[in-house]
Amino acid sequence: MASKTLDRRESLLDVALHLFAEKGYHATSISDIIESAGVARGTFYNYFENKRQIFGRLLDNLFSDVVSVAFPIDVLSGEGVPAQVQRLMAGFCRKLLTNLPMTRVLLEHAVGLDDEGNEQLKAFYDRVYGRIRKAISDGQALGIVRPGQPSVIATSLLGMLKESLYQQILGTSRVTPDEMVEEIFAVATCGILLNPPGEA
Amino acid sequence: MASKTLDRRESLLDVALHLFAEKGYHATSISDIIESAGVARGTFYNYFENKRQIFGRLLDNLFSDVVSVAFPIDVLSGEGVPAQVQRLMAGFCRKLLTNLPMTRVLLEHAVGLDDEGNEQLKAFYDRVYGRIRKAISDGQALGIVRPGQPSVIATSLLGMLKESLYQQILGTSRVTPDEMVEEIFAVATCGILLNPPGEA
Amino acid sequence: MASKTLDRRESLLDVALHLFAEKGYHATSISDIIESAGVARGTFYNYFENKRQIFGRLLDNLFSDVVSVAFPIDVLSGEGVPAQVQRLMAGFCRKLLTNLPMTRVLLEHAVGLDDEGNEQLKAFYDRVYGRIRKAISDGQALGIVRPGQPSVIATSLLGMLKESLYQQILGTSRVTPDEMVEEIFAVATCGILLNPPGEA
Amino acid sequence: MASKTLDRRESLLDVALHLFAEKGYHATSISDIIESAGVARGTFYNYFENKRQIFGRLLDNLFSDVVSVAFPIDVLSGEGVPAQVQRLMAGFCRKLLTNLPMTRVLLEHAVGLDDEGNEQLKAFYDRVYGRIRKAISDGQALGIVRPGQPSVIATSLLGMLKESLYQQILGTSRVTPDEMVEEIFAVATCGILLNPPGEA
DNA sequence: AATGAATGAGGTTTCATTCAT
DNA sequence: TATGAATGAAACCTCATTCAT
Repeated sequence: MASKTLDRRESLLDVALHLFAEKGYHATSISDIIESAGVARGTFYNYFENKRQIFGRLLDNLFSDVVSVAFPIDVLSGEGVPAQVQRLMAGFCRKLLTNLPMTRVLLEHAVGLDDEGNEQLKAFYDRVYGRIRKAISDGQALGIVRPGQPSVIATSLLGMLKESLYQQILGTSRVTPDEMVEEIFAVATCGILLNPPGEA
Repeated sequence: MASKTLDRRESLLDVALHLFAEKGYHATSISDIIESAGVARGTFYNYFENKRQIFGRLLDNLFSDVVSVAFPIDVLSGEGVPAQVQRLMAGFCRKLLTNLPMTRVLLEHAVGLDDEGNEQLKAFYDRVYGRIRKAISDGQALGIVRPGQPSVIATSLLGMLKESLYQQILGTSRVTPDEMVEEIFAVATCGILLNPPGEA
Repeated sequence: MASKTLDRRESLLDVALHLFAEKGYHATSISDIIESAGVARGTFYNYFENKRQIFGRLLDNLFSDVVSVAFPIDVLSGEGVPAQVQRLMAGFCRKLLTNLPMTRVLLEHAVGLDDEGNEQLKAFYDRVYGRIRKAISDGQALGIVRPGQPSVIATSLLGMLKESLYQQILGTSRVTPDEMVEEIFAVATCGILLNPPGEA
Repeated sequence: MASKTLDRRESLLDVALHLFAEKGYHATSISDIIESAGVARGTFYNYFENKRQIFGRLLDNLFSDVVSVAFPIDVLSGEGVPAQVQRLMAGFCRKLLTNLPMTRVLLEHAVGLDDEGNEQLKAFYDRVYGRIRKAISDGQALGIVRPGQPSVIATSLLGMLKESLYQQILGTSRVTPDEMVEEIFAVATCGILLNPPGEA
């Protein structure tokens, strides 16, 4: 019974994910959700207070899900820090490219939805950026990463990834995840110039 | 007389820009727009067919406006290609950071609005990416830019900028445009590693 | 429960009949309907897709209702065919004159409403005329009815009835249904001339 | 100049006739009319007070136009009264079948429009029926027409014609005007029975 | 007389949410 | 818990009419 209840909630969230991803928040009606879920109208309101709430909960789930692929960089590991970072980025990309509804909700439909949604996004990015900045600071301390404002470096890195994913959603770009990550990583590590102004 | 008419349309577009930026497309009603513009309901429909259309027109204007700050890179100029690129990026950032409503509409509210909006965005990004890719290819031919898929490099570059601007909108980051561009440019040109893997 | 639901739909149709009859299709607003029915706005749209649809459904009902008074002429009956026909005509007239809203909708407000309405009317009249023509053909075969195009004869017969009803609606004429039918029947059967050109 | 003004008014009435005939009163907008007439919006209101008025004026014109084909029956003429009546009916039918927009407005769109329109129609029919009733009374006095209520006989006669015309508009019937009139006249004069009950 | 931009009342329809069963 | 009929605020859009030029 408890599990049945759980199933209902999960089922509604799952259905909502796909609908929101496909049509966006506003174009998705409660009717769409309950029809897809095979549930009565009133039942929906037994599990969620309102339409906005199920979107919020869904977003929370997606955030957790994305963050869950992260792993701590181990400086002492034989793999090498850059390789670990590349593996991390590849993990995110694989996650998001194999779960496109998730990606569409995160990159398209959660953006600018309302103040509450912006807060949620901000909180999420704060967490993510906190980790990245920490990694960069550590890298700088270890002499691996060039000096510079960690926050801007972090934004640059994440921006590369997000934009690549977004262009894939828009259908502009068609690259395999691994190709994508490899190239991005190359730009991120070495930059785009053949002969950088240099420290000579 | 002609100018009065022009003013009405412009005035509606201007008012719409600010409202859409502030509240988003869906939360902005025709009533909001006509109240802010001090215009009767019917007048709105003399200038635009419906709410969706004014948003589309507005988007077109913003696209033109953004693109208008671009200038062609002159390889023969004494300024040097990288410096010109940095100037270009700075131009975009200044444009967008001094016109935040525009930025919010472009980065928040036009994203994932509907299929038509996505097409519009795609067309815009196709143009932008075309130019950037061309610049990168040229740079590679000139031996300035490292080899690599121009499209991914282009995406990375634009992604850095867009994400930086977006984080400023979210209020996560507070950096001056020039600082921002300088750091981004550093990452873009040299990468983030102190000692890149090298070309050995 | 089922009956309650049924009641709502019926109630809306009933209220709509009277309003449409009184004011016509265009002058009757949804607000008029729901106020008269004592129902919320949304409730209307639970039962009908839009204003045009309830009118269409109403028309269907009226058609069935009118047609339901028809009965097949029995040639072998002792009553005699002409008497049966007169009884049939009297049935229609009584139906329509004791249900004036129905008559007004059929003869005033469904006429020329739009293409869809014209199709509906045409289909109705096709059915009705089919029956009348059949009766006339049969009558001709039996040697009761004079030769002549059944379709024109049918039109003449129905036209007499319709115009009489319509003039009653307009308030031009005040005759009892039975008087009316008797006179019409006389004209229909014998014509208006005292000494017809004749078969002498 | 006076003639130009006249032309404008005529032109608007003419355009309105065709539009009202095609689409009906409500589906025809002032925009439709002024576009078709090639006239500015304000100009329309220089010639007519409002939309309802132009329809009323148009209706008046149509009434006059229809009535104008009537001619007085001459009892002393060598042609014979029945022949004259048939010629009268044929005149009406030809008029209406060669001017279908007129017919559609009269039979479809003026019907049940509003109270004012009904009054106008009633007044028109009162005039028409007055003449027909007079003719019938005269015919009865002359021993040509069978006894019976002139009003019902008149209604029957006009009903036959109107319904025939209406079915032609609906597209149900395809007969030439002369065929039509001949058959109707036959029914009207002799009735539909081969052996009328007789006066025994 | 001619113009056409401006008006705003009024209509239709949608859809998130409630609540009695 | 599950149901789904009922609700009504709120949105969009139309179009006859006005009036300053």
